Amino acid sequence: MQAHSLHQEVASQLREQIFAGAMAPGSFVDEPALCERLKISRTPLREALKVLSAEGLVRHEPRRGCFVSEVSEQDLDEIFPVIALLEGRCAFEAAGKATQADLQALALLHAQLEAHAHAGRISEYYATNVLIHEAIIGLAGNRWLAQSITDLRKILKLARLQQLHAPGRLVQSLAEHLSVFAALQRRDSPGAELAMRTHLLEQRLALRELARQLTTKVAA
Amino acid sequence: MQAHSLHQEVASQLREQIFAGAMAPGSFVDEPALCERLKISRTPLREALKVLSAEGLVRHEPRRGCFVSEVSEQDLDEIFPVIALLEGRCAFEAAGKATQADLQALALLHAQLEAHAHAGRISEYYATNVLIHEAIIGLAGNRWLAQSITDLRKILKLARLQQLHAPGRLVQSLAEHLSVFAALQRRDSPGAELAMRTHLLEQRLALRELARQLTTKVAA
DNA sequence: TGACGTGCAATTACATGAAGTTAACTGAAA
DNA sequence: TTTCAGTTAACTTCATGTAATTGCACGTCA
Repeated sequence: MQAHSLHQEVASQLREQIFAGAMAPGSFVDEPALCERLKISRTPLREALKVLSAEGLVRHEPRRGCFVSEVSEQDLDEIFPVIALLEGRCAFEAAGKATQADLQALALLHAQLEAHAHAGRISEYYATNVLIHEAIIGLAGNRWLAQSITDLRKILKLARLQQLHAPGRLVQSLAEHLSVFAALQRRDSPGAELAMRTHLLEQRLALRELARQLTTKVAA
Repeated sequence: MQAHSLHQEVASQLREQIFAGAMAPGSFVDEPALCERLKISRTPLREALKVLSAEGLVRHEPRRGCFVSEVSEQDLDEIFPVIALLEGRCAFEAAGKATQADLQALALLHAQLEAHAHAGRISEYYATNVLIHEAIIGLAGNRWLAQSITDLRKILKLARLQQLHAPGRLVQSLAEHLSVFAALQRRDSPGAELAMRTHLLEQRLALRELARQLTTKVAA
């Protein structure tokens, strides 16, 4: 027995491929070719594309086909403040709701984060970073708040292909994370909210700076 | 030439039917019967249901079928604070961005809102209320902020079937709206944000009170 | 009398076929 | 040489057929 049907499985695989960059943003989605590669028929593939379209990962032009969505700098300028707002709220709630065990688990994650930052392991740092954000979102205990964040983060994940991480950012990012965590431990809800907002808005600034450097390099 | 394809059209129709209460929350979606009624084949219907499933309006159980989503009191408790946060942010931005023409258009809408409230025209009041909210969201000029709100409001719209409006609420709601508008006119961003948040949280309280009265009535 | 197993019916899910539309390519004319 | 028109080919889209799974009901055995 399979817990979920084929089109859901296909949707997951397509998501992975899009996030991994196997399907470039803006590129056309060739249905017959994908059917061939995934060894499936057109129906489940089309149903999966409907799901991804509703998620915003692909855009659907009637009688034309599907295209992998592109994320502009303006989109990032709009998305980050919203995520900052939402995750800030999560931090606020988490500060009030976290148990001692929750805080200990978070402490462990932050120790790992610190180790990765000092060793310059960027991808491991990023992975732990994601775990911490997810943990705090979970602590807030609001299903719809989490859902909204997940939806927006999917778009961010799509944009992340186009950008590399700034190495110098790691130290600053770590400091911001520790600031959030300190507020959580103090049970300082407003402080945690503010720190989380700052963290995400700073992340946007760092990305924009990186984009600026890249474009000037290309122009030169 | 049709601007959008059949499954999109079907999705719209189903949305309307769900919002209108023609398909009760929790009820089973009979695919063959719907195909008969809408005079279409199963494929576009199934694709439309995938879209609605991604939107959260229907829930999909593999090998069982589709069911119209149910919205619990807990869901409302979770959704309203998030919408309050997001629309509060919209009000904040709108206070800074609105032109004189925008404010005049809003003034007209508020005059209509006031007239409907005093005349006790609940459905007209509700319609104008929606227009005002949409206008303020539009003034914020953030596509993703608007998208997040739209997604959440779809769920609210689904819940609204189960609840009637409290007549006494109109006067209070009107006062809150005027408070938001006054802050917008003063270009008071924090004030507008706070007023909008209050408005939405008060709306939740009113709904909960209504639900409490209904359940005690049923129990009696 | 209760519980478990088997068989049937209904429904979902996937594959394939047919049709319509769009886009691209080729040829001719200006 | 360029542009426009016509034709062709490919791709999306919708319909239908087929297979598989699930739930329910009835019968039988303990």
